[in-house]
Amino acid sequence: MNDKELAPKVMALYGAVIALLREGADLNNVTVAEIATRAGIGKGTVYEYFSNKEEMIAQALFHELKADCQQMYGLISREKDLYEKMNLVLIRMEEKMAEMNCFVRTMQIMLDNSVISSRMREMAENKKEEDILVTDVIRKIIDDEGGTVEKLSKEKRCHLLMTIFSRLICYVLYQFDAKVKMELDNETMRAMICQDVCRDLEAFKKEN
Amino acid sequence: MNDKELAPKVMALYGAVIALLREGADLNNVTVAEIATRAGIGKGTVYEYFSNKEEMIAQALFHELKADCQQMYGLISREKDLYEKMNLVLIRMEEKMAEMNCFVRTMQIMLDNSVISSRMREMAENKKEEDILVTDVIRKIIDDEGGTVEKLSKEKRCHLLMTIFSRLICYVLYQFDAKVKMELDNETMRAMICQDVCRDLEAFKKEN
Amino acid sequence: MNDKELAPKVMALYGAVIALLREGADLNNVTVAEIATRAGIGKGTVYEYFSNKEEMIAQALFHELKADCQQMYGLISREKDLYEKMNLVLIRMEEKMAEMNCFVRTMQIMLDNSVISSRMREMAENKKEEDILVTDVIRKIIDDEGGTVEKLSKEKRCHLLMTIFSRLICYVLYQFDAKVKMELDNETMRAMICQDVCRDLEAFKKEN
Amino acid sequence: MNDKELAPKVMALYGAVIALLREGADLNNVTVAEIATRAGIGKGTVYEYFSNKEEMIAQALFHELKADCQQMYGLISREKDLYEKMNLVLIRMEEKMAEMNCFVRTMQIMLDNSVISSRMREMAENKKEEDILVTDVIRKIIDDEGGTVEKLSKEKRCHLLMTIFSRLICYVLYQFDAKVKMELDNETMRAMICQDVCRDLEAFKKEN
DNA sequence: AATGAATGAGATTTCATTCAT
DNA sequence: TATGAATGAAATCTCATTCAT
Repeated sequence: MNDKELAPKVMALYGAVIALLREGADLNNVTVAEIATRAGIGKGTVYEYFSNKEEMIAQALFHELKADCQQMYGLISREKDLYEKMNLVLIRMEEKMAEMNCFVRTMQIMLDNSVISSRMREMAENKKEEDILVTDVIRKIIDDEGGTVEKLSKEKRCHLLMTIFSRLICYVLYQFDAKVKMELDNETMRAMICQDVCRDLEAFKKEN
Repeated sequence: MNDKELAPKVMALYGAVIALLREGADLNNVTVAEIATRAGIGKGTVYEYFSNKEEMIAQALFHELKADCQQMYGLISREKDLYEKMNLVLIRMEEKMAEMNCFVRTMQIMLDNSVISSRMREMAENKKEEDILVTDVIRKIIDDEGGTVEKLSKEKRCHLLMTIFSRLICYVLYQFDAKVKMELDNETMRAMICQDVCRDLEAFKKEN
Repeated sequence: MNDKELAPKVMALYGAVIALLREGADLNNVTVAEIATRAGIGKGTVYEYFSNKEEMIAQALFHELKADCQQMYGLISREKDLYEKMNLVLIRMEEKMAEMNCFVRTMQIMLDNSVISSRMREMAENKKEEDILVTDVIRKIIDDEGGTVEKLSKEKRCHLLMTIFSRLICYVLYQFDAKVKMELDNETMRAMICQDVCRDLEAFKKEN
Repeated sequence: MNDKELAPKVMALYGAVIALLREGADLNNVTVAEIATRAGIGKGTVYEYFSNKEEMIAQALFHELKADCQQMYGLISREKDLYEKMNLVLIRMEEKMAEMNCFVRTMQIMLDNSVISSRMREMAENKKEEDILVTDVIRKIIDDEGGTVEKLSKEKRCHLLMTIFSRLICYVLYQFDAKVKMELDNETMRAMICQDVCRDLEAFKKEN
């Protein structure tokens, strides 16, 4: 979309950061030289576009996160019911995680205390209305259910959002836990979580 | 317990790491000099006890995580029912988080890709039987319920464990989300989550 | 020659190392900071051109050794007979030693067991055909004699080479021995050694 | 002899230094801890007997050098003629070198510019009359020849001493030169050098 | 006399950032 | 605009030496 507005060098830098992330690099210890070389540009050029290293990495991650979420947001509408919508999200998360992708790593990074994460949180708080992040995706899933959900109190809607978010995190944890993965395969786990979310929603509707 | 076995300088170092963590320092970028000074010992002394900086930090965090979990483990037994047990855990987590404590930050750090986190995960996998970590606490809560829960299949028990774990994470996320906190106070949120867990458990029992 | 191919910073570093050597510095204990400052460049710049301190010093010494030997190699041809050739070599060695130069110090360093010396020996073994080192100079002196020398067996030629080499070392030892120097002046000692070498060569020819 | 006067801890330290030397350690970079551990004593104890590390190493080397030379000095008298005397020296040197011994390594170290070597040279200059070093061994060999040699001028005697010394060094160089060793075996090389020395002496006698 | 825990000065090396080209 | 050579601040880590026991 607005990627066209991005200078080609900036695009190259974002690409390099994401590539390194996927390869499992520790972004807190990656060097500007490494990123610039990977992007095929000079080290000095980085400073034509960003004020410092952390700003560049944070922006690269934020950009990718937005793109990931936006894409998922678009795909959700096509699925017919809640179960399928959740299933789609989980499958995509799984794919992303398989390639060590940003959706997950970004969440991890947002939680730590580095300069990068501080900057990311700041950007998330000041994001533009049209930028789509993780909670927007969940919110859409909920809203798509329509009906009684819309009548929920603000509090309840908040709780519902976080509950579903925690189901997603549960799936992330599952992906990272080698021991558990031996006992439950991806599909089974996904089915369990989708059912959980359906039950969550039903419970909220009933409560009302 | 076995803290008495720790050399005083090691204790001082652990204390310094935890103190810095609580103050919100970025452990990936804290210096040995900073930690040593804080511990009131010489820089060189660090290397009398640890092979390198990362090893020291990882051990400090692991030590604290074990202590936190052990304490919670002990307190759980006193509570009369599932709701109260969960409530206790949430309240303690809240306290810990208020002081930016290890229970939470440690979890965050364990998720990233730094040398520290690699080492921590390694230690978690090789932990002694008697060392108590987060999942041991949850497991205790489940086991305390007794009755039908014990009859659950291995798969189900796995799912149940992860479900409750994700409820905890939900509470963590809530604590970090300024916007949501304005709409739901701690107590309300805690009550919601405890009820959620009770419902989770009931659902699992019924399914059987 | 190929000095023009050397980056100016590398030249400056080589110069600094040699200067320090001439001043009698202990190269095993000289610091990077000292060398860099002397070369008039930043400490960090050293690592743009060399992987570590030892590599830099070893290369500086090797470069100087080659240059010294090459120069001597060229001058030898102009001298009319064996005596004069040897005399030239001794005089130059003396000059070099007077300024604590590389020719001598390098030999010393090559004999010890430091990282620098290991690296130097490695370079000497893998030297290019056109690079001229100490034995090449001696070999030239021998070859210039022509005649019967060429008919010597491989063994004999080997022995001859080492014999002359040991005469050179004898002169080095003399230079370092304050007591002996009081009794024999440079010129006398040089004359003695030149005659020794002439006699050595005659003996070898006769033996044949 | 006067080894009995040495404190047992000092003996242990000397032994440790020599052992490390034989194993090919770079004495300029060996640590006090390494030496003390090897000697089976505490690090601090070193400073009860020596003012600093370099002093300890220099004294250890000097002590060993004296012992080696003394022993050789004693053995020389038993050999019947010049050739055999020289042969004995060469054989012993070879043995010592085979075990990477001090006689050789010490000479190397004496030539470099470290604190250790400075101290060693100092000790050599101020040695007691009865201490026997390398040149004393050579001097004995010369003196044993008796006759005309004693009539040589001081200058000539000096030159003769250094000539023979350089023959020894020639043998050292030979031992270190893998390429040459493939063409000449130890025995052949030794025979050559002994003959050389005999011829040297004859030449000096004749000159007179 | 003997020790080894503790130290801090100082070494090597890295790397974000600048700036002349 | 783009560059990468140059830099020096700052980091980790080593180790000779001290000193309380």
